[in-house]
Amino acid sequence: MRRFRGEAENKVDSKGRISIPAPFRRILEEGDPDWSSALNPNLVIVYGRKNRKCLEGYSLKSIEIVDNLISNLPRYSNEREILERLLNSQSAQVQLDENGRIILPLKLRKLVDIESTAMFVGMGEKFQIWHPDNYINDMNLIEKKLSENNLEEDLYGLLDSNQNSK
Amino acid sequence: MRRFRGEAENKVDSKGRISIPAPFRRILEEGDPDWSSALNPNLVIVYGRKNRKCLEGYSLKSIEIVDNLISNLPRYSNEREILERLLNSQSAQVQLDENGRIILPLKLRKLVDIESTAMFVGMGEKFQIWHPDNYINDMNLIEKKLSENNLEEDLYGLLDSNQNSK
DNA sequence: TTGATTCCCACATAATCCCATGATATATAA
DNA sequence: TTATATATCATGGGATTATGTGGGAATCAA
Repeated sequence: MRRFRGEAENKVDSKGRISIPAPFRRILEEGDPDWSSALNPNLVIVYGRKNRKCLEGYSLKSIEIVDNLISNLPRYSNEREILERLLNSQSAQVQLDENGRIILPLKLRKLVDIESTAMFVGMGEKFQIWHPDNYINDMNLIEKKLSENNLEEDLYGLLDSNQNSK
Repeated sequence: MRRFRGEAENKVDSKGRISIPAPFRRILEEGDPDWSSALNPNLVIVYGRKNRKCLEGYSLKSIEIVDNLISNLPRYSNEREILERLLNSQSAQVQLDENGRIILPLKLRKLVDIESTAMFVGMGEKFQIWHPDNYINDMNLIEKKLSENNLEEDLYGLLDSNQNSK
């Protein structure tokens, strides 16, 4: 399955509408079982993750994988009930409009401090939506962690060694 | 799998278009699972590596090896989210046009100082795209290191021991 | 009625398609 | 061999389409 890649900063207009970056739309279309070229694709927005200053967008196929992981936990177990609560109550399925936009309700924007612009960030099987400043801070944090522990070389090294092994 | 080999300096036109060297195209075609002679191959450009003044191009097969590595890590684990961020947010999937060209967006050109020409450099399982001057400097740097410490023999010697290990 | 939401259209710019050219090969025929 | 076709490649330009964005009319809810 194609992956969400890249960054894009788009505007939130006065009605709370925002364009999904065109490359992301292609992936959402591919990941929506009911999609056809006449229709607009659906996605699921998850907003409930604690200590996360961002929203997360999933194609229907990717969120189904997560749903199935939960379904595999023992029915009525504590973990399962909590995960079901978090993932299902703190999320929404939405459909793109004719122009490739969605509406970010005020409630969600407040939750992650988004005002006039938002940053879309590809994360592979999902994507994130950030207030641009918060995103930059998060990136700096990651890079700081990496350089402190000299981890970046290890990570890219991992990448190289794996390539060599096939 | 065939490897990216050799150097080629091509022009960037006013629309940001640039020809992928023909030998590289053959490898991208081979490395794109969906490619057929009627279609144009895809590739992934990675632009986020710190301390690198170049872009890197991967075939879909090569980048998929890395992606799968990440997908096998525990979902929502710290390591996975950091890796997903580093590799996916700083990359883009693009498709060659009918003439074997891609578009290098202004953002990427700025990032590596590319203006009217760019140097393609084969690196085996990937290739790099440089501003010609920066490439020459990087090559000189390598050669200087080699001659100072008489490293070349050691490096080629490394190859023998590596073959033994896998 | 008054907000909010949804649908529809407008538009500038950027990206893409399509066709053309000259250069360099590679193959074919005399 | 020489001359002539054929193919591929790097590059350029014009026309067309897609994308991100804004705004108005219609619909709905309280």
